[in-house]
Amino acid sequence: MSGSQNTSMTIGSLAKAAEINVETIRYYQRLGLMTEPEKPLGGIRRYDEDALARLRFIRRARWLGFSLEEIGELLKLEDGTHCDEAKALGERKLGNVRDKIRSLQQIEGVLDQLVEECCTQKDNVTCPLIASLHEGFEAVTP
Amino acid sequence: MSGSQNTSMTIGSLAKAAEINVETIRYYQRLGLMTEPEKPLGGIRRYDEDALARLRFIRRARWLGFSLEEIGELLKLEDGTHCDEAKALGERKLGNVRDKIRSLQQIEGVLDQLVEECCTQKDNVTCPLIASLHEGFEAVTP
DNA sequence: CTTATCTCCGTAGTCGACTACGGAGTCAAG
DNA sequence: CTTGACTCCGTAGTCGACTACGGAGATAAG
Repeated sequence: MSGSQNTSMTIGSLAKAAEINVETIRYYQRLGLMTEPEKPLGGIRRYDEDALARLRFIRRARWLGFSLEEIGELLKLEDGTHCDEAKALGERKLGNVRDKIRSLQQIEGVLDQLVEECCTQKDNVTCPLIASLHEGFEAVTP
Repeated sequence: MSGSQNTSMTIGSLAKAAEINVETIRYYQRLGLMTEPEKPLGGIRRYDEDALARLRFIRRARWLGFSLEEIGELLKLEDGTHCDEAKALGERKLGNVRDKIRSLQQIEGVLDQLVEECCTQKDNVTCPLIASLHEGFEAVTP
């Protein structure tokens, strides 16, 4: 919705915009995560905002520990897969994502407490990180 | 705090308990993520619950997309690093974790909506995944 | 028209994180 | 005291995810 003029980039400017190596984009194309746009008669391919959004999504998802294969599945959800199939997949992925959130929140809690208490306590040499981990850490999936 | 009898395992049973390959444990030891316990005079090393908790933590953190190097830093927080140093590190890591949580929550929201709406809408062929991504996805770090 | 800077595409190399191998030593059960 | 399963330890191989290379063609600026 917001104003964008530069629909249509070369792979180079796309790479710069997404902060991803050109070679990596080409690698993703080979894997089928990105589609190669048509090449105009021995010319140079052009990319649009969708390609950019997709790349950013991939980058973010990688950062969150999803494999390229899993990311492929996530992306299939927005490409016209058959609906019920997509729904099932989406639900699985959603569970996955929620597990990760829960795990991260546990780590967050522990870290937060750690930072709080860190310099307050003097006698307890071992910080309470692992101790806390013992308790709350059997619940979630990995 | 809870009752545990089997303090003292061999590397094999430790591996089984943590659901991690023996070789992987040895690899972590080489990297310094796990310490090798003393070997009793040409005998066999023994591991305790702490080692197990540590391994589980590593596994979980890996699953959440942290590199072994980052995990090393997280673990340093509970080994007696100097406090202010640890605190700074902890705060950085905390920010990191919170970014991940936020990212995952965005994905969660999008996936959730997707699953909801998936079979309801008929005319809109492209599911709203990427569309939503466009909007909310500039905020967080990766 | 030239020159610099891309793009294209295939192939090869790197890096992090494992995973396997193999031979010598250890231990527990029978 | 043997046998089978396991440990120890060094080295080597694999796999996923990039990253680099190099030569031929395209395009834009001067």
